[in-house]
Amino acid sequence: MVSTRRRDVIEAAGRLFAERGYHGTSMRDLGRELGLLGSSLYSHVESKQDLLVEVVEEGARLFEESAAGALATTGAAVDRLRALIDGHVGVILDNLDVARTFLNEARVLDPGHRARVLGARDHYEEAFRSVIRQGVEEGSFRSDTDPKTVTILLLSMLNAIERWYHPHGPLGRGDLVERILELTLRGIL
Amino acid sequence: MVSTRRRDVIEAAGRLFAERGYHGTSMRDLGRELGLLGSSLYSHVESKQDLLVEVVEEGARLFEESAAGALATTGAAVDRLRALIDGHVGVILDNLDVARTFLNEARVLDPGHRARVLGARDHYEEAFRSVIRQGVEEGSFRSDTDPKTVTILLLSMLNAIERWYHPHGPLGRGDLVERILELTLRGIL
DNA sequence: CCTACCGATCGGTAGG
DNA sequence: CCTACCGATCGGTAGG
Repeated sequence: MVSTRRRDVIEAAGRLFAERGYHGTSMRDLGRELGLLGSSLYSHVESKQDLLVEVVEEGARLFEESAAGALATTGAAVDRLRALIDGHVGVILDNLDVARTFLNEARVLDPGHRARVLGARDHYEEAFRSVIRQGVEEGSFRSDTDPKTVTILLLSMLNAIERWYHPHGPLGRGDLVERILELTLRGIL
Repeated sequence: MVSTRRRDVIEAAGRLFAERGYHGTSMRDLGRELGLLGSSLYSHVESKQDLLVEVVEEGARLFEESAAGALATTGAAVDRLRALIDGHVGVILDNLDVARTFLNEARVLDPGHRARVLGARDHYEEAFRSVIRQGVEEGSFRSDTDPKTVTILLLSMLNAIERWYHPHGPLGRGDLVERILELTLRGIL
């Protein structure tokens, strides 16, 4: 059983790590966020690093689950690619702080945890590569498409959403998915 | 006249800020990098913030000059867009530390400098939007192209290069420009 | 969860 | 550019 209070601490940590970065957040900052002293946090967590591990691993899990769900669908590559994109956008928009910490602060992890996260990230990217390969084999995607490069470029667009998207802006969530899919599929020519 | 030593300090600061972030770099770390004590740095710079300002403003200047050069060309929108993309890739690959610090650490700037950098960034993006608008007006780009969204997505791909590109990897610099241009123009369908 | 700390490190300064 | 510092803040602990 994980206490509610511990969950609260991890959630607030994700918020501050996302906003100011790991090194820009002190345990006293985090305590203030929760209405207690920095030293009191050690009743709930072992260390500051421990908090980062919890947040980043949650991010890794969310993305992994999203990819697994999308890959479980059968159908044309375009539809499976849409499912992957839709899932990725969903994870970011529904878990903004966790996603931002996962994307920007994983490098601060100790070597062991960092290696694990990099492995998970590579496994996640493989989901995109495999669906793009499927499209090429089906003949629905251009035959000179390089799955590796396209995956990196597509994920570049998806991951950057964290940096500019405003939930109350002109672009709805569904629009966003369609714009990215359309640019990737048809281009602007 | 700016002393060579001051240039050295700023350059080393860019390297460490890019690698570990502003808050992850101490003045003593920076001194060690240059073979002197942290306190000795204050003969060359006023403060740690001052160093960040220098690096980020240099980044802003490099991008701005690149855009100005690309906009100075006349011709079809496709060619001008290629010039913009080529310039952006060039700035990142030739000034990796400065570009990374500009892209990731500008948020740490004091409000005044941060506002200036955000303004410069918006002006830079306007170069992309205007060329895309030109393409739509020419009829060479799809009429339902939204310059604003396409610019953000394109710059997402370009800015992320800093995160994954290896100069000695399989993808040459020219290849990289062509892949991004091709995906943006034609898509993979 | 607070009180009362700890040693280490932070950005920065005075004086040479 | 170093010596010798400064006060402030850091992550973390013992004991209640």
